[in-house]
Amino acid sequence: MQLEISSFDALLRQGGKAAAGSHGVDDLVSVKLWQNPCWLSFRINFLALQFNEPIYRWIEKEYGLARPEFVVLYSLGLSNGLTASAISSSSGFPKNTMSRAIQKLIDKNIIRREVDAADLRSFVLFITDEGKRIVDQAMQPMVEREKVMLSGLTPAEKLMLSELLAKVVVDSPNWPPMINIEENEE
Amino acid sequence: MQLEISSFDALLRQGGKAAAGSHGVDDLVSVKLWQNPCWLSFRINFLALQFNEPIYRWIEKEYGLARPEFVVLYSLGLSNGLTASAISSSSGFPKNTMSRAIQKLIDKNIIRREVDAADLRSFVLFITDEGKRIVDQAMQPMVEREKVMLSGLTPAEKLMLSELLAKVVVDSPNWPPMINIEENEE
DNA sequence: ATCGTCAAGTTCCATACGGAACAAAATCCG
DNA sequence: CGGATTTTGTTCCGTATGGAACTTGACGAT
Repeated sequence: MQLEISSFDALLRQGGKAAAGSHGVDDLVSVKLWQNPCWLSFRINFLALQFNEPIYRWIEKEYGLARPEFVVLYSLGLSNGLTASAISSSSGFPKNTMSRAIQKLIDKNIIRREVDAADLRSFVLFITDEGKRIVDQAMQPMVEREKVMLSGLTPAEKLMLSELLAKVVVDSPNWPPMINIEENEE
Repeated sequence: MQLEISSFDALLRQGGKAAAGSHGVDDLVSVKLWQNPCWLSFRINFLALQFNEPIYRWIEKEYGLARPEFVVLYSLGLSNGLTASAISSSSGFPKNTMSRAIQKLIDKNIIRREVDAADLRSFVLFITDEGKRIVDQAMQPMVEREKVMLSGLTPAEKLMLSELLAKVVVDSPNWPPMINIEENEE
């Protein structure tokens, strides 16, 4: 049987339904999983929430750092010596939010900054020992949380998921910037 | 060659790196993609952002609906006759935010509500014709955006991604509720 | 019944957020 | 070089946000 476009779309969003009986998952979640034209965005957003909510709640409680602050810290943990705008653009937070977060982190002696000799407008940010200690500690529950979230997949499936997500991310610079659908814009 | 646990983790986050030369993707994004112990959360959050930001910006401009309002509307579009708390729990927005969103939608005649005869505390929400019209219209760019985001994958890969994400979501009720790592909580 | 507990929604309030305007420095270009 | 334009980071300010307290109704146990 040849699949038409529309039935392939239907197949897409039904992906894996057979394998997974609606085990305990909320009713509305079920609907949003299986009867949703936007299957990708729901699944992505749902999973992002399942990770972010507990993790950032815990970080706030444990270290008194709000999400934007921790994003800065985490970014510097991965790549020390970044600039504010680099962090802003890679994380999606607006730059004023980042600016405030950076100020707070400096006050708390978690990061420090130096003027960039090459560009007097911008500052280069460095993580302090205290900051390094915090990221290292916080990494544990984060990695653990991911492990839990993936525990339903086989190793091969995890690898496949990782590859597919990476492929989509890598392709993102090629996406058109969402032009207006409605062409009758006055 | 036998893989140890730690090298499998490394393999996981490197997933698909060989296939994808760092084509145009931002420097820091590259680092967060390939040198990140939390590969899952970054990729998920990044993709969620790539969908949400342009879509909700457009919806706000086009219909004057903020994100929580549209979440309510969209949920009712998928399954009419929901209750506020059902929407709240499936979307992750706190119930007071949903409450306000619902009020605004009622004022705008986009949804309407009836008291639930079975439970006098709760209201059952219904989408109006106007509301239906809006969701139907807004669906187009949303689906289109997903299509764009997936355009780098083959049909087989799309299907695989759909299945894997669904499988993880379906497994979510089994996850432990993120107990405190630090056991020395006084 | 009646008390205690729980669940649905609303309201209050301090705060974080993000758009817009801004200052300062870099860059572009004729 | 010197004026226009872009980029970096900060500040201002109205508004949305979400925690907590609250109201009302359901439910469970004795």
